[in-house]
Amino acid sequence: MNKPLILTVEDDVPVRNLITTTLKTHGYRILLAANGEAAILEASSHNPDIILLDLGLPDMDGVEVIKKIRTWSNVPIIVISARSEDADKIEALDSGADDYLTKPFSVEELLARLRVTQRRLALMGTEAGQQTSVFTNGALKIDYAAGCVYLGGEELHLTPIEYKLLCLLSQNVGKVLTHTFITRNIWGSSWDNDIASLRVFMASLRKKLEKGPGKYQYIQTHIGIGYRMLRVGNDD
Amino acid sequence: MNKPLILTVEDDVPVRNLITTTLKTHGYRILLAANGEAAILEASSHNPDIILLDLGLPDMDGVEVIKKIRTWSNVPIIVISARSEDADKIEALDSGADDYLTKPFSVEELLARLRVTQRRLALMGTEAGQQTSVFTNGALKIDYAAGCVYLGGEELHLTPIEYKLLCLLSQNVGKVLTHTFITRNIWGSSWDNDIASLRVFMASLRKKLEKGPGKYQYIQTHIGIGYRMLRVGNDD
DNA sequence: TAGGCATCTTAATGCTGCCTTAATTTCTTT
DNA sequence: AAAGAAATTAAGGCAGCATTAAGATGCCTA
Repeated sequence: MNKPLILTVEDDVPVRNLITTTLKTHGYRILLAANGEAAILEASSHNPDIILLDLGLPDMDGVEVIKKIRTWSNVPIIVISARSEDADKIEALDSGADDYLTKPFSVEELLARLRVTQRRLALMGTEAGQQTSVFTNGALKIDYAAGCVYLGGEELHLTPIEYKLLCLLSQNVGKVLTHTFITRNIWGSSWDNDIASLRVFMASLRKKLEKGPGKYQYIQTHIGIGYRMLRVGNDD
Repeated sequence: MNKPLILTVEDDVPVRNLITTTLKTHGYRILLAANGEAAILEASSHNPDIILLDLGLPDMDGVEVIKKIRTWSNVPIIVISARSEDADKIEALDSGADDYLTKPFSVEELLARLRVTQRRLALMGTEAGQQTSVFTNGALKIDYAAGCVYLGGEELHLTPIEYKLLCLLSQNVGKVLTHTFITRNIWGSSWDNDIASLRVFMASLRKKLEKGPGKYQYIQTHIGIGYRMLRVGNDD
């Protein structure tokens, strides 16, 4: 996950400043809202990762804000409130809040609770999203997550540079990639002119990937320009 | 979801009775454990939907129970504790707890927090954290709950780091794990560049796990990248 | 408190395999 | 047919790896 975006809903300026500076120094991005209406607007327009909501807002009941947001979003909502009675907590939690902190709260605890929420988001992401991140092209299969390459069921053993090269080509199927584009992506932007090495790696990659010398179905060479991976049929 | 199964870990009898009767009248099914060891055993054998954990256990630190369970499961853990200091909360939450209630707590609040957890479980789809606590791969068997490793019936004695290393690899079977990924997971993100140590531990782990030098069927090395555990056949 | 055991760390050695360069062959274009 | 571009092959150097051993640290026991 990138830097998580947190919507902070708080009208009390000192508390708000404390929260925002703390969160910023811990690598979060911040959105601000000082009342319920603004909170709903921000939440709907910017899709924050987590919402930090003070229940004591000037314009409307915080619980109403929760209910409103819950009509379209399951974003985690952590409530901060001055009221510590059970009835308040229960109402907020049952209305859709995920956690409830009572003022005065410790900044460290808030950070810990945020980490818990993030951890859970990460879990949901990997399981719900089921990011297979597998590339298939004819008999060729690349599992980016596992770092493995298969050709017709058999696993190919590629050296690091060969693997990078193949990834680069596969992620731009159909596009012609220039020599310098490839070398810069593999080596960094310093070398530039070492097309000779590139040719050697291309040869060894093709040796493992293609059927015979001269019969290239996956990687095509464009003279004077560079290379390109082709989409191939489903044959094996 | 059917009636949720809740593992209650509490050694204080009156509190335990209060909780169990309350939960039962609210439609939950209950598992009980009065100490850490029993808790781990129950958690690993019955796959509860939620765990209610009192940190003050007679036999071991509650945080250790959390860490142990987290080695194989993502089941929601709600902590109940008499200690209300920030440091305790943070330690528990960062160790893998999902929520933290301080005694004396209101039964109503506990029920509300349980409802929040259930709501979230329903969101995540069924059985989010359900993993077996025993990993098998060929002749290799790892019992995460017990912390034991077997190779063809024989128990292996692994040092803590060797064990962590093996767990990390086994939980990502088939994936290539980079050096830095491994070192960060084992030592934390501070060291980073100590690949030398990693190699030594890998050697000693292989010495215990693999047949002979050079004949590696479980752990494969990817030069310039890292290591990976392979799925092996059932033969031995 | 001191000694011993187990584990961790660091350093050193030999070795495998990857990268690079260069030279030769094949292909393409004019 | 000749020249340039690309493919291929081979060989030397070197980075990364496995393995061993010795020193450092911490923990348990007597």
